[in-house]
Amino acid sequence: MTKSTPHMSGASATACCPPLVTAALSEGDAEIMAAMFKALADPVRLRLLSRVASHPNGEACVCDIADVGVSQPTVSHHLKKLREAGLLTSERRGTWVYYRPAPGVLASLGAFLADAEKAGEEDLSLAARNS
Amino acid sequence: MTKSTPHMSGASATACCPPLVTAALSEGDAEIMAAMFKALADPVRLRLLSRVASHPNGEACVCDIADVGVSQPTVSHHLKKLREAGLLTSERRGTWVYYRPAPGVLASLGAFLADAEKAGEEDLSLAARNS
DNA sequence: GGTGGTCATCGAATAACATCGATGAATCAT
DNA sequence: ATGATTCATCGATGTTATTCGATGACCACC
Repeated sequence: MTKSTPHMSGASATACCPPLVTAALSEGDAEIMAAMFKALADPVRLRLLSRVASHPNGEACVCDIADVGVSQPTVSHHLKKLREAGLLTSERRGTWVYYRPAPGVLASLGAFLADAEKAGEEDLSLAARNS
Repeated sequence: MTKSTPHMSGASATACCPPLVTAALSEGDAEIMAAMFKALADPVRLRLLSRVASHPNGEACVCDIADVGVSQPTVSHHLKKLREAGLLTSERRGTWVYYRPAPGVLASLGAFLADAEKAGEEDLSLAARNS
């Protein structure tokens, strides 16, 4: 509460704020997606994910991808983050632990970004009537 | 040096580590992309971006989207982050400042995630020879 | 010029994160 | 069993991020 954005409360805005938001993200969805993007928001994690995804057989053990310039506990920490975010799955086979991309998750995130881009282009084409 | 991953140095690994990484992310590219994902890694920023992208005419002034449950300085701070990451552009017109998605950036990020997903699927189809 | 409204910047407090060395758990070879 | 190897967990530390209130800059209008 506590009037966080009082300028939207009444009818003060003259030409600015029509209530025409088509499909904005809900607060709950935003937190879920932010958690996934947060897992991608680190160079080390991005390189680990890239190495797993581009590895033969679609999987890689930790020792295949651990050469990213940080210590081994740090690699394990980052892989755990990616696993907890639902982006990677892990499976132990004997001595080694194999990681692979979680099916569908990366594609969904990519589609969300592409849709956001597409929404802007649609609106631009509509704005052509203003030329 | 500093032997961060000594198990990759010589020929100690027996059946684990073939040098067959096809297309992994370089360190520099990883940092650039991580900076963009970091801008997306916040629920407030995600909702702000969503509202801008889904707004008519492909643009929105701050007062259109500022109702996300945080204070006005916080909204301004997050919009600055999105602008600095190259995801949004801003333009002042009279009293109001209008934000719109930077063309191409969201589509590129989405394509990157989709490609990562596709790489894993390709490798799975190759793994079919193992059945 | 003065006033009200929109947005950005500043400074500070709190929380979260990345990284490391040391250590533990699980597996395989000798 | 003993030792070596792979990976995860723990505890600590330094850095970074989020958020707010207060304030400043800019514009429009009377």
